[in-house]
Amino acid sequence: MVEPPARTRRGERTRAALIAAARVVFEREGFLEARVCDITAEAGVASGTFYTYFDDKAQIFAAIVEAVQEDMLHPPVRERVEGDDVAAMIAAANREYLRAYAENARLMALFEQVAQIDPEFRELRRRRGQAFAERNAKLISRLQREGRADPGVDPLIAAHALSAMVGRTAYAIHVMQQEIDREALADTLTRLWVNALRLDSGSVNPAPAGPA
Amino acid sequence: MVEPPARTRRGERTRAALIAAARVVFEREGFLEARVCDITAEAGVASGTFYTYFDDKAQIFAAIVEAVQEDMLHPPVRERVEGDDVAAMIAAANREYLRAYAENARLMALFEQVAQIDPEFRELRRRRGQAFAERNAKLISRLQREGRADPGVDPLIAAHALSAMVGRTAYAIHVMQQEIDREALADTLTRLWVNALRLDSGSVNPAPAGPA
Amino acid sequence: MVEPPARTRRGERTRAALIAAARVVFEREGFLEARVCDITAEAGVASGTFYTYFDDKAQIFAAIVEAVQEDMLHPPVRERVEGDDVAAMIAAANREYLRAYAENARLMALFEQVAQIDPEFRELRRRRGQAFAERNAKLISRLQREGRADPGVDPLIAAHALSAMVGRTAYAIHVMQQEIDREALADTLTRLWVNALRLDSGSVNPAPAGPA
Amino acid sequence: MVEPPARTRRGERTRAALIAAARVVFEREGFLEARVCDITAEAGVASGTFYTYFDDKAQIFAAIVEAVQEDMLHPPVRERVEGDDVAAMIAAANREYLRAYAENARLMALFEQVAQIDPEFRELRRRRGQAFAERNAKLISRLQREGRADPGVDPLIAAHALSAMVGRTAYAIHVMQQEIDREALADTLTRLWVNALRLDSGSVNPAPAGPA
DNA sequence: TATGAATGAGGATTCATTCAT
DNA sequence: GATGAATGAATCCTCATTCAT
Repeated sequence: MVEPPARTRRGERTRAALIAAARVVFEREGFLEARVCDITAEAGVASGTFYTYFDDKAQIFAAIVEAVQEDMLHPPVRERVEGDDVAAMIAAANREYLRAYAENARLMALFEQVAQIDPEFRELRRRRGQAFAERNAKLISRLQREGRADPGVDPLIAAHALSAMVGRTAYAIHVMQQEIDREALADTLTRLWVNALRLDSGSVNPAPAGPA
Repeated sequence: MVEPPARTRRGERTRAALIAAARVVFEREGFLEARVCDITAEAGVASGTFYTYFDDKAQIFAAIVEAVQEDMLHPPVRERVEGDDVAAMIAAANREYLRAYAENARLMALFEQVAQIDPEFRELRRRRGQAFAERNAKLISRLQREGRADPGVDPLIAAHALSAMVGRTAYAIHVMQQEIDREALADTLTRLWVNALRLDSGSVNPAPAGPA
Repeated sequence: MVEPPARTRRGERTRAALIAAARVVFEREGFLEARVCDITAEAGVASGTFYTYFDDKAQIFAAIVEAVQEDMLHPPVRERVEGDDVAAMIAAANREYLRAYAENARLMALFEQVAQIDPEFRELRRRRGQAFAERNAKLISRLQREGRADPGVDPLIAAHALSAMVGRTAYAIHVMQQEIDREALADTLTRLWVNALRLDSGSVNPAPAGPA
Repeated sequence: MVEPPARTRRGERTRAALIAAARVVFEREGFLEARVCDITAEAGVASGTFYTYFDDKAQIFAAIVEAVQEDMLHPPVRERVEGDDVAAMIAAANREYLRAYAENARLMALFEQVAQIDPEFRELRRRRGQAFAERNAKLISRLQREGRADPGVDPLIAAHALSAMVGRTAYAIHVMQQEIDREALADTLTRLWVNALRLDSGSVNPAPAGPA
């Protein structure tokens, strides 16, 4: 039973309060430890009120995911890369991703956790990863056809692998708090990526080219 | 409290039966769903017997991890790489890793899950990753000093990132069942790795070989 | 954690029903034998309801103690002793005490039992006894200064000892069912008390009465 | 099933070890908390061995009681009171009792506890108290007939009450650790006792009698 | 006799969810 | 819509006791 979109203004407010409270509680307690009554307590409503809007913990979690996705999929454009400088594009994408990750680290950890716990969320995430990889695989394919990327790598696998590299490293740094210089992170990830595909790296770290 | 080593042969048998049963149950039900009584039922012993050997679910899981680690850390030597051919070494390591992963896919998924659920296991895994990365970082440093690897990457970050790439891709393939040609997997991962460090073919960073 | 005062009338009723049921069950089964589910069954509520109001058996027992204390500390005034006739005062106090004891014999036995089982209740009882003895010790001291009580007894020890005498004898009679004529009990206890302090009849320590 | 008296020398040793261990464990943990396996562990035998000698915790406790009673009922004679000086007799008895109590305080607390828990022990103790009181009642009766004790007290009640006074005060002092000067204790208890019966107190605390 | 592994009954407790007010 | 008391299913875990070795 999906909740009917709240009809009244009061209902809308209550629903929003529950979502906000749920995010607080989930980030504080983790998905498993969080109890419905923690959420209602945090929201300042009676426990029964929860069920006016959601069927269970998973459903309110989905609502949070949806809200955040809205944010993370349409980030305010912060960098614009001109032309066809792939390396710069990758660098920009990585910087943007790592910034967003850092800002939402607790939530990202939560996504990881829930994906491990709830098969529905696992599938959701798998599909997102797949879609993303397919887009990137197309890019890689084109670059290979244009002779600008190593033709020896399988585009889809490479797309998955490089996404995994960035995503998992971000996870390790922020969530598992591996001690790593965060300054160097974006640069090195980008360089690894560019190298991995044998893109012309000239523009990322301009070689000490030309004569002095 | 760690379980005292069983003193009799019978006890040893029962303990082993419990561990085997636990593995079956965990793989079938997942860590969260598994109940202690599922394990004892599977092992064919009374429920109380469990507590003769383990304090709780987490502890028997740790025993499983330990047993598997024994297996995965001392794999039968399958490939031997001669000399200082780093690319071949990496290729061999990747092949070996992916093979082991494939053989223990369900268990590896379980490890991921439990690491998400139990902070102690999370920490355990973090430390293992850290140790592994540090070893690889040393290798990368050496190669950089020898002019055989891209000096532009941070060794420790690269080590983490490349491990993450391989580990997470293996996870995606086997556990999340991304549809990817498993044949091409090892080759592409190795190539990405080698490229990422600019190790290959002597052309990028020509070994300080022959005369100038 | 102390239970929050029930907020609704219904809650108040349920809580009271649980306390009443607990008293019945405790008196019937004893503290150790009583199970939480006996109490809820007696109260006619679901087992989980217990935990809405109490953390455990000990806490509901404390609530009973409190309720009874309310009763025993503010007894309806039955006897009023005029002036400074200490012997009459003691007699009245003893009669009142023994009457209350008889009326709550089962519960008093329960208090003894729980004090033996739960350190918190033991301490509670110890403190009550100490406070009571200190009050009586002051009285005895005064009487000694006035030459109306044997100066050879230590006031505090005597206060403890005489309380113990009355309290323990009441216990023996009612709880352990020693076969003793209950009529004579109050008289003899009072006489022992008065004698013990040499208060009586003015003959032992003649009040500083008439002219020398 | 009562244990057959152990037949072999080894058996006798094991049984004694169990009793000694039980006393240690009971004093350390209390009767309720003590587990059979604690006792066997303390005795250094296997848990099953317990049942070769005892049916359960209560039975080994009974064995301890028996052993101690042996000690406390036939104390080495430390004071001998000549003639018919009742007050001196009482003083000696009290001193002896308090000394024994102090020496076995933990065990006495245990007896109290178990009497509250196990009806059989409660009855046992009741009977002992009754027998003791009856003996004392006879003494009091005789003294009354001889005009040496207050005829206004009921002999049996007084016997119970005065025993209760001494016993319970000892309990309070040693077990509940009321803060009381232990030096004054025996003197005051004896004086209260003597006073209570209006015995001639001359010999206990010699009155500053006759002219100098 | 001694061992110690195995047994399994038994009760506490949590918390998602319902529903009368 | 909101409330919050009531529900009760579902597992965990202990430990006295047995019995094969």
